[in-house]
Amino acid sequence: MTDLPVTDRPVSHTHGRLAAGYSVACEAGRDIAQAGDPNQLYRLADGWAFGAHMLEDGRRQIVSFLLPGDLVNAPAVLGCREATPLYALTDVRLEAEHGSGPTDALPAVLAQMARLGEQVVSLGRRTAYERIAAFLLQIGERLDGAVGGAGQRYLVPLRLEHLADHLGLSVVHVSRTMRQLRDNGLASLYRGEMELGDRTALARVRECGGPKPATAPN
Amino acid sequence: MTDLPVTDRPVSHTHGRLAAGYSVACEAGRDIAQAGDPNQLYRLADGWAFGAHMLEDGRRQIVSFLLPGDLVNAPAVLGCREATPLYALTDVRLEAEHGSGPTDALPAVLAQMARLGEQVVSLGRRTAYERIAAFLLQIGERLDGAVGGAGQRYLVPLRLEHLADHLGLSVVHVSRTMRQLRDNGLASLYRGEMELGDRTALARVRECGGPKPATAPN
DNA sequence: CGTACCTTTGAGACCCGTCAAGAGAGGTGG
DNA sequence: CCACCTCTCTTGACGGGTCTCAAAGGTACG
Repeated sequence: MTDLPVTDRPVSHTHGRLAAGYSVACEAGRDIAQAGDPNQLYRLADGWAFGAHMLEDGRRQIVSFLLPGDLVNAPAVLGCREATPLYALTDVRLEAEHGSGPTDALPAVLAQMARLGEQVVSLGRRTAYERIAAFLLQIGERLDGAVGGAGQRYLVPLRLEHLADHLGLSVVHVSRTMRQLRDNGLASLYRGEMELGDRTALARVRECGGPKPATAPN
Repeated sequence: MTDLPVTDRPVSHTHGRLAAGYSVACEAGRDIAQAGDPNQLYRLADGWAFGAHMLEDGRRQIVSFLLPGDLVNAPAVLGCREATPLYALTDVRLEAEHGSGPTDALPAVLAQMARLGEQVVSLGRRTAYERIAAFLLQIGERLDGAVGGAGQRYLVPLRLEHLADHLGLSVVHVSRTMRQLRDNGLASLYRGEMELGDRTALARVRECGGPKPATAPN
């Protein structure tokens, strides 16, 4: 959970500067491009990314995930500073947003801030079971928003390690807790594929707390 | 930690609408005023406030504190939505920021976002000892920023309960951990007065983790 | 079919939460 | 001025959620 696997390659700027139009960044090199022009907005046209903060002893906290369609701008979209680089989770393609000023980013910034607030609530006051339920539900909603209509199965290129580092848990405990969610028929995540069960039940777990003991209260 | 003591009175709007210029809000009633005009910015001229999110079973998470001089705008300054009301910690005075649009708030919004990111790191990956060190240091820095120069003693109208609900801990454990910080000569907080010791040492605790056992590693 | 990586499971330990009781500080009224 | 009350902080004992260490089971890939 502490070292970056080969698949977590920082977004590259070695493919050349981001030209107006688009740019591809698959692997290597952290996304200096947007740090280079903080006033320019980019859109994550394809792929997933995340911003992470490392403590000196190796602990890692994933502050936020960026999904396809999200606006990307280091200072604006992460709870970020120099210490929070942006990593590509999959191959990634960025497109510049033409003729946009700081103001145009405001809605995206506020949305991101709301998510950070929710994450603070999760990390501060929710159990592992509730955190994972809340997170998977959020991912589902964000993915739905990109297409419209609520789906049931999604492609989610996240490994347990990412959930752990995002939710302040250990990989082992994420595994155990995901098993409970699965046993309760609420959600599963296996090899890049997420499946959501009863949304209402998931939301209830998020807001009221869920029965930790497996298969619901006897 | 779960019910709001009498001193945590939601910011009032019963003293009349916020007129251009200023408005006073001491107690009672949550700050509807700013929700009423989301495009208007206000400045916390005097007093402390905080935004908190409640879970249905009573758990409370204080998302952010607002210090004198901070800009106040419900959607912009908190990781906030309908579920995150703003409470006055002390008597509070708000002043409208004249002739300001959404753009003028952007720097404050970004600063707030950076703080949320730091809080996520604390809640997700830092121990109680580290969290409290990081938090007290942050408060000191924000208070310094308002005057300039680093002080040593500050007036901080926070009780352990507020630290606990902000840092995702129990009041009891905050008490125990503050004792360790005090024993190590790093920081103390007693009846509205905060004292900070060696900032460098505090920052080291925040970044590298501190010796949990009292009085440093033997 | 062997290697590498991820996930799962078990056992034991630790950090932190809960319950409970006691100690100080302020405020109020007699 | 002191008894009494309330609120907050403190301290101890105990339990539980989560972490760490360790090893085994799957799955992909060469």
